[in-house]
Amino acid sequence: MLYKVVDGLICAYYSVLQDSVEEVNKMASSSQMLKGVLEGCLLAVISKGETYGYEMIERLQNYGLTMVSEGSIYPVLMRMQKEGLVSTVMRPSPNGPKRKYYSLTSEGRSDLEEFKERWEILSSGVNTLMEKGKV
Amino acid sequence: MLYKVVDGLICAYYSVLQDSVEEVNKMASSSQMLKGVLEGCLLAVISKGETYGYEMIERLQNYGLTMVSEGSIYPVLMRMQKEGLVSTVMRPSPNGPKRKYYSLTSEGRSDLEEFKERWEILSSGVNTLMEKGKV
DNA sequence: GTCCACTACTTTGTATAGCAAGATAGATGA
DNA sequence: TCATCTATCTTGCTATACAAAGTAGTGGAC
Repeated sequence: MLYKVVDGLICAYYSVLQDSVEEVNKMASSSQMLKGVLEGCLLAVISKGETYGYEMIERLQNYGLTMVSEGSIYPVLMRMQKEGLVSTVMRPSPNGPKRKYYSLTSEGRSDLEEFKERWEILSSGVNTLMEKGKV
Repeated sequence: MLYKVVDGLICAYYSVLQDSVEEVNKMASSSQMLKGVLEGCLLAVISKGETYGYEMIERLQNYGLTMVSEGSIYPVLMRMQKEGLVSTVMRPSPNGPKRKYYSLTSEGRSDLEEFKERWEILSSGVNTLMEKGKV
């Protein structure tokens, strides 16, 4: 019961201290890590050089992430664009319709760094969990 | 357009060949990996010895997975129980209400093994993606 | 010259995962 | 008896991942 109250106080604290909203988001996204791996991967791929969606799928599949498909990444890319993590340019393709090239904004780059840290924590945690259980 | 047809054929193929349903599920769960890390972690924790929910949270936090909370794991545990991955026993606690102890069924053990394989693929993929990007 | 196939992006609809918040309840000590 | 700790379950929301289908430009085959 007490910790509920403490939670409440913390919430109130955060909602008053506007500056801390970032902190809250960071915590939220940290627990969201279990889901949001795809976003981090896309940031990483784009960080290696301007690309477009259709190519990213191939790239990811080359990295062994074969489960990724168009229906997954395009919505994520649009969300990232809306959040200002990437900037886009349309350019004609030599063989097909126009391509939408993505590159990271500075905000996108710092987001990628944060993601790397969180990924490091998560993956090393899960790895030790799995290894020790080899029996 | 053609690949739509091919998709259709593959779907039909699978729906006819009942034995292949497992394959479909495996593929589905493989793409679900991005989400379902928590389930794998719980399976791993339980595999190390019978425990109860409240304790699992502490265990996971010891592994650095600090983002896990009660509201997250109890629904997952119940789902796993419903799917027959774990069996449960209620036993009194020395200091508090009864505890619900979980242990893996054989199905749960094989699910854990599958999860380990998929985790290996995912994490090594993401790791190389992140490492090469260190610039 | 009109199909077909390939490249490429977008939209829609759905299932469900993760989680905060709170309800419930046994045990214990002040 | 009241507060606190342990412990589980439930409710309700948000957003993720995804399949499926829609749109559209290009080029080759016939």
